[in-house]
Amino acid sequence: MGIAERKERQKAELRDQILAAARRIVLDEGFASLTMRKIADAIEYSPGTIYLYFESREEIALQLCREGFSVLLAALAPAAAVSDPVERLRDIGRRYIDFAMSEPETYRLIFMDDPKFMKEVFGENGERKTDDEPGSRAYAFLETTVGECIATERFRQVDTRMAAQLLWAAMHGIVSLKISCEAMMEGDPADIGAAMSETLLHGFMR
Amino acid sequence: MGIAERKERQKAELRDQILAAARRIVLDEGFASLTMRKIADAIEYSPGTIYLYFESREEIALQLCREGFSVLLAALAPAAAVSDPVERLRDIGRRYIDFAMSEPETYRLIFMDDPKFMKEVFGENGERKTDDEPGSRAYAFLETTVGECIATERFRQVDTRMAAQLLWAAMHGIVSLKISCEAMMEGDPADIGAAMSETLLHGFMR
DNA sequence: GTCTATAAATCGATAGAC
DNA sequence: GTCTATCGATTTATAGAC
Repeated sequence: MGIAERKERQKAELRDQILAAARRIVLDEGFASLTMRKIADAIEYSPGTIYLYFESREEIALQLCREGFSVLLAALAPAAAVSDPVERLRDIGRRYIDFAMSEPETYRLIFMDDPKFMKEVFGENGERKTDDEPGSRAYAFLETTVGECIATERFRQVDTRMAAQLLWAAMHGIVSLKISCEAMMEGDPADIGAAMSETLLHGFMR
Repeated sequence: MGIAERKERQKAELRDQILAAARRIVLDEGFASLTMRKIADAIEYSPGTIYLYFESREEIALQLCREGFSVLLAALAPAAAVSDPVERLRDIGRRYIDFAMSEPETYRLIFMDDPKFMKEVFGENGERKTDDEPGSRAYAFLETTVGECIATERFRQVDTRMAAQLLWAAMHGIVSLKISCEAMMEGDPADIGAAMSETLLHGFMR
């Protein structure tokens, strides 16, 4: 509650403004269009000022990725309320596709652009980041649900990790093709996602 | 076989050299690193010369996409020798993943970078390019095989187009995550692809 | 803390000499 | 047809005045 604290607060505020502006630009025009100058224009500061809050453009991009994963995790979270694990898997799929199609450029930044960002946020070479990271938690949520499905014995004896990977990859395939290659995915991604869920679930079941 | 023809030939040769150099660069460093200067260095001509053979960098990228699709089509083609349609689907999946993982940067250029390229080569908004385009032919090959599977009555009565889309999207999901997000796909993409094929096929079957 | 000004390094594409 | 030279625009990032 002193002067130092106020300064802290103000500093954090401008940092947030910078991130918000950057998010807006990525959302609207994609990551390739994210430049320090555009951010500076948006927040009505000079470009140089941004460097007092972020070391580089890359650090901003990294932070956007982290936040993107948080938003994804938050988007998936309500599925936890679905008690039946198989039904919950369907719900997760729906929510995943919803998220991707509502923020395609954020999705692209995280999952389709430079592998560097993903590595930093999710981990690499099998050794993932701490389980606290939103990315790890989102994946863990999926894997746990798959485990529950297997435990109910409605699924065949499939490998939990493999099954979770297949589900994630399949959903990712739909939205990423829809994003970068629209002509190849005909129809509403929600419908395609539903069909994918049904087919995979049917494939996993006894 | 006159002087004019020799000039034609030589012109085509340098054009091919330019494309070959560009392909090499994309293969090694990715599309973002493809610059006119790098191409010029590689072919040992000045940057300006390239513009006598190609209108712009974009035209070169477009041509690389077209060739990429041709390579993909050629990679899938041997699967036609497999008589059993279900087994042929498995083979197509294997070959698709082989192609993507052997030329990840080409794959990225076609399927994961700028949607513009894909549009130009594959078509957009449902209305696809002429059926002669390698992209269309690759997709048609898959769809035809799916149709044959349904005709054998070993598949449930699923929509042919939808089933083909699911298969493509699922395989694309695996390789594209492996390319831009390696930590999320643990294990050999060939193994994951095999598991995906089995699960989807099982899901499609009665 | 913020700004102005600018460095330093790209890049795509072009003009004009030869 | 090719090269040299360069335009013009862009970028990230920094230096120094205030």
